Amino acid sequence: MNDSTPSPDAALVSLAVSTVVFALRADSEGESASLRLPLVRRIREPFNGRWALPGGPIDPTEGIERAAGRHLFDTTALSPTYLEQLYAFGGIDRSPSDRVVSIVYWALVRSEEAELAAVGENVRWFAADDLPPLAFDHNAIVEYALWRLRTKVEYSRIAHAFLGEIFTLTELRHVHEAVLRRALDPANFRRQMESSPAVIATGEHLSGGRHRPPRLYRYNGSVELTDRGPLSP
Amino acid sequence: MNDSTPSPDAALVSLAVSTVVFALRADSEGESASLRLPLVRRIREPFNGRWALPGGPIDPTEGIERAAGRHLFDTTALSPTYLEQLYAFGGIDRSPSDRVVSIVYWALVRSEEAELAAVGENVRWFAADDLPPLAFDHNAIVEYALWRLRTKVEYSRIAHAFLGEIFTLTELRHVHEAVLRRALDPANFRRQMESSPAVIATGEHLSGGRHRPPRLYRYNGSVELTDRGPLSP
DNA sequence: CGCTGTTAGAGTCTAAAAGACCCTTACTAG
DNA sequence: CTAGTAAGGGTCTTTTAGACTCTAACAGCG
Repeated sequence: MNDSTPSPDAALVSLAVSTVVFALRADSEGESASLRLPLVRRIREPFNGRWALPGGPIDPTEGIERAAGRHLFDTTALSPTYLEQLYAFGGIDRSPSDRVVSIVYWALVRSEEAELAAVGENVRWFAADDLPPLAFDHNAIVEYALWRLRTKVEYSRIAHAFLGEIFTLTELRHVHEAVLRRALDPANFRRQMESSPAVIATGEHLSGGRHRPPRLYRYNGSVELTDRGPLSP
Repeated sequence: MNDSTPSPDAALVSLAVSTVVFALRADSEGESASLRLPLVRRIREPFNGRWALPGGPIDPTEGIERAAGRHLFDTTALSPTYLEQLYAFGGIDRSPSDRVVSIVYWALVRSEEAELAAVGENVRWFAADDLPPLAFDHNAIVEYALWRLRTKVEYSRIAHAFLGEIFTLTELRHVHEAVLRRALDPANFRRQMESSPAVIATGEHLSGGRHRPPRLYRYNGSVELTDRGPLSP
């Protein structure tokens, strides 16, 4: 009747985690970057051979967020800079065979990090808005994760998770533009960022460029990232 | 390595649902309404005797949202007008005995509905911001649900879930005021609501009051409720 | 009947924010 | 030195939130 009432049927519902990982990667030859995500090819039924989100079962000795990170690292060698719970999917007909409840996370990785990701026969990157038919309900899950990313980038400071510690405002703007798929006015973007306490000018400049050297910024670690869930530090 | 990979350990992690239910109830004698929620007294270890959120295990034949609604109805006889997933809690030390992952929902019920709720020795209503120490991590869960409600009432149309089909703008404003715990300017509130497509004047007036008869409004069912999760209609 | 108290609801003014657009600055490449 | 280009400062307009004011429409009461 309440939490922690183990029932004999519990074993009939299996519990898994999956992660939607976004990275910003330059289109081949094209200038602008676009959102890409790594998928894993399934090597067993159901959906044998189809691409799916990285994930797997939860170990009884680890928290679910750790489980998501572990499966992600095991299959793709990625360790994201941002990881947040997305949703728990528990429809009865998600899987044609057994009953699976999936707790899905979404994550952001830096571009350099994404380069290092294991890629092979069974792991590949896909453009986030042009996916093949995936296993289970994973297409819908990616859609929802995309919606969350696009909504959240407008009011939260998550965009910096795509970048390194230090960045220019133009780089940050390019991240926003790639996520939102529209151009932003450089002057207004600058004004907004500088009025926010989340972004701090380091005082340094980036030298070596072809043009006027831009200021370098870093994120203010003491600014709370709203809505990281109830368990945030 | 992926979804639906049943492992022998799966049975060691049990899966449950719980629900944070909010209703708006008038304080005894006091004028203003306040947020209240029903809790259930635990009748077994761990936390025997403590109050906890209504919930229970997931039946393999039902979806998780249905499971939440079913447990809620079984213990409190409530059927909410609004039900949305809140978060999945899966820390390893949530329960001192076994390992439980809880998928928690939050719900809103109308005041009349709340009156009908089963109340007894083991089911009681508590003021949402003045709770006793609850079982498990349920205090933190309620805190998070309160935060979500207060955040969401500002940009979504969920407030009407506390009211009936037809309501006056003053009633709707009282709901917002109770949730946000601050007074709102009647004129500005009216302007905001009338500029939004979510609220529609019926043309009718509420007669029989002591003063100028207020207009009656209803919610526009065709307006999407944003962020009801990926599985919304 | 008209006065009064009270709530409904319209209107005004200001401050803050978002967006469109322009202009100056500072570098590199030739 | 000049041209090209991105950085970054500024202005103007539109939109929006909020504080505040004023009129409308009832019931109850003398």
